[in-house]
Order: sequence, then structure tokens, then C-alpha cells
Amino acid sequence: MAKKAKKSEISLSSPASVSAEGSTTVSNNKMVLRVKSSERMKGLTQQRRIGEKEKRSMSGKKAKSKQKKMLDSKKPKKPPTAFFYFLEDFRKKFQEQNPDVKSMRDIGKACGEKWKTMTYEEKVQYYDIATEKRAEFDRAMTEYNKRKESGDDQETEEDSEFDE
DNA sequence: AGGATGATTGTTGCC
DNA sequence: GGCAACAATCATCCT
Repeated sequence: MAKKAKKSEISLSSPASVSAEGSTTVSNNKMVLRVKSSERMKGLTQQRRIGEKEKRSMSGKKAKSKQKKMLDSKKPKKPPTAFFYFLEDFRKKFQEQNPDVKSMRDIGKACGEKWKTMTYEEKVQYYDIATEKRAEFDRAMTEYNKRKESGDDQETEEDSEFDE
């Protein structure tokens, strides 16, 4: 059934192009990875702007405890950014080299610092993942959106607590 | 004991 | 154009 074979324009500049040895070409290339959003953005809106008053505290704390138990929910959450993927990798390495280090706060700082030092070529790899992930997220959102409109199943189950 | 927070950057949608 | 808020993670802090 008419699968949307549309690949969108996710084709972000390939690392090969960037490589170009260029030392200064980096600025020229800049980040050409721009995922073109479509109508799906509308759906995203509802997810966003939950408690503007509470700021992220509300979503942050709530999500923390809840998501901790239930990773999988019905609603697609924001996909991690390239930095987060880098963090994932960096964290393992960092803990290996610095077993004494504690929470992510310290790692995040180190990570951010290093991230800035990374070149586009290095970052592009993670960007690629993030971009692809976004595409998947995009698809998930569409499906979720569709189901919602179609099924109208809104079970108002904000939290289905599965007994563990 | 358990909830909450803190820190990192990126992405994204609205005004 | 810019901002506000959220994305994961985990040790630590506060109640």
C-alpha cells in the first residue's frame, strides 16, 4: 500500500566529501545536515510545551522516575541528539579511563569540552546517526499520529503501570 | 528509601 | 531570529 518511499532529504553531506583534507574547508562545509521537517511537526507540538511554568523540572523529574521503569511507551520521545550518542560512547571510555569519576555531570562537562574540539568529520558520524534516528522517530511519530487519529483510542492512560 | 536534580549539547517548534 | 524545553544517564542530594 503505497508506502511512502520518500527518503526525504536526509542525505547529509557524506563524510568523504568533508574529508577533503581540508584544513579550512570545515567552515565552508559547515553543517549541511538539515533534516527537512514536514507536516509531522504539528503532531510534535502537542508533545511539546507541557508545563511551561514548571519548566523542565516537571517533565524532567517525572520522566525520570517513570521512564526508568518503563522505557517503552506509546509516545515516541525526542530522539537523542548527536551529542548524546557521542556521550554514550564517551561515557564508556571515560569511565574506563576514569573509574573514579562519578556521575554524568562530570563526564558531560568533559564530553562537551571534547565535543567542541572535535572536527566536523568526527562529529558528522554522530550527526549521521542522529539524523537517521530522527527519520525513524519521524516515522514513529507519523504512525503514532495516524493511530491516534484513526483509532482514537486515547485511553487516557497516562501511565499504565505494569505490575512488576 | 525514594524522588529530584544536576550537567552536557542538539534539535525543534512557536512567536 | 531567538528562546524555551526536552532528549539520556547516573551519582549525589534532599526530604
